[in-house]
Amino acid sequence: MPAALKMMPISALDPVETLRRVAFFAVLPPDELRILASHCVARRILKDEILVGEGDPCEGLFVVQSGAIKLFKMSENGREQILVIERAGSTVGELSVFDGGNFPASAVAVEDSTLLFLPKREFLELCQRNSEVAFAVIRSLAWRFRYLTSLVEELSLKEVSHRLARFLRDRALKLGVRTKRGIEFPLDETNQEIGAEIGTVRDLVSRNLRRFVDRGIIRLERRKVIILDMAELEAQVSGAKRASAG
Amino acid sequence: MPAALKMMPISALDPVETLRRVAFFAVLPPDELRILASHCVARRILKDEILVGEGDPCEGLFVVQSGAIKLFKMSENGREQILVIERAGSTVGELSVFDGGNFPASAVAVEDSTLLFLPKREFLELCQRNSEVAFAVIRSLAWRFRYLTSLVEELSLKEVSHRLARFLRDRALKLGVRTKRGIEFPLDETNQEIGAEIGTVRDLVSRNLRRFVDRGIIRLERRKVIILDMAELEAQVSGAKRASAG
DNA sequence: GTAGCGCGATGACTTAAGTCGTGCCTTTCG
DNA sequence: CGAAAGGCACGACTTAAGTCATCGCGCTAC
Repeated sequence: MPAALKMMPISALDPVETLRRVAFFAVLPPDELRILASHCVARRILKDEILVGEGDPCEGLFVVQSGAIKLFKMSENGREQILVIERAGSTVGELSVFDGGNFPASAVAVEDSTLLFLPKREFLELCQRNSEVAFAVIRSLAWRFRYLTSLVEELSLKEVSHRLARFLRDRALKLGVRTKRGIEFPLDETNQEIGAEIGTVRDLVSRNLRRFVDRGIIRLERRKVIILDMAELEAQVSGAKRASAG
Repeated sequence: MPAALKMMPISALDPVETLRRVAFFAVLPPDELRILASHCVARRILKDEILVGEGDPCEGLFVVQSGAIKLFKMSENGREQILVIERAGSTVGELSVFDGGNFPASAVAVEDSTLLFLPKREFLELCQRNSEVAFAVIRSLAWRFRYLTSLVEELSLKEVSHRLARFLRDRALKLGVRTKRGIEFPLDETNQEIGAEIGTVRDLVSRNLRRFVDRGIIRLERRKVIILDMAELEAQVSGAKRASAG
């Protein structure tokens, strides 16, 4: 798809508004936000374009204004593991800004996106001046930390089918709408992308989705999922690695 | 071993000295440290005793004074994944103190240990008062974050043998001494524990260690490892999941 | 229209990972 | 000293995970 042609009204991309949506800038008064915005550089990035590579030095913080940026690790074989996908209101790189290290993972746009770049210096200065912001940054790091912890738990202690069940449930909770047929939600990513998120390959995603269909847990349509038996899906989520097969 | 009987001189466990060893308290002047220490409660905990359970509410920060505390997740089947092992100078629980949530993992002593408990209120107050401390806390969170990220990478993209190789290399770098036979270091944990650290079961640790021995990469003695071919071990570390078998 | 391409589906196969049972060795303790 | 426990070794087996090749659909481009 010629993504570059999908123009959006510039007026909708007010930098100050974008910054206000970030958890740790939300506390700032309007004039502080304006000053902050004046230090930002807008950047547009197309789908599949690289924002930063793993190991790149970090010069500042990226704020996602629109679109979506995936952070991931990649093996030599080309297999990838997505750590997180950041959308509007989230940021990329604050970790490296603080500890002065390089980026621990690569970042690529999964949709056409717009970003604001805030240089290291300004961000750090703000955190030093305003302890409320510093605290909010810590809280946001804590959130990610919990997420990564549960990812480790899943990868180590759960099977592919359980991880896929969790993925579907999370989607259902976030995007699902109750209809007479069940809980419906769109599923736009390819099996490949789902695999990269839950830590496996596209084949296994396909096979396990089919297994769920066969067991009457879900139904698949064009690019849509309908959850028929949420209770059973939840049961799948909490499963663990073999032993005591039930 | 009747661990409780291994007494150590109380004088060696000066709270102020303990706090000074913590990265984010090191910057404080002696009198501040003394005040901080006066708010701390000492706690002794034996090997295999539980410090906190996953999901427990967090009332404050634990500073490890001596011994070692493992943070881990456990599956229903009893299989465990260690997230990190904290030793003297490290802390447990600062994440939960900041975001007000419960403990994301369980904590158990792997050796007889002594701790200082610093109530939530005092720690948060200090961070608010002293932005230098707050920054140091963020840096320390960043360090853990990078570690967790690489753990995810390993679990998702690498095989057991590569994870074990990495484990051995890290030990060699930290504890190894050059001798005429190679790089030697003690290996006190059981295969079970090693498995929990690198994300597998004891059988596979045993099998893969043997494979390294057969290939002349390492040698095993009583509770000791001798690395014979460090280059080959390093090569193993950077391997990825199958494909292009060489 | 149709040729090409990306993606999903699927069956057959390979292999790493994990399970199980047994036997041995070392350490601990009565 | 001898028994019991805990941990290691190892061979045989099972299974989830991953690989490979093929087919077919639906979209896009020319």
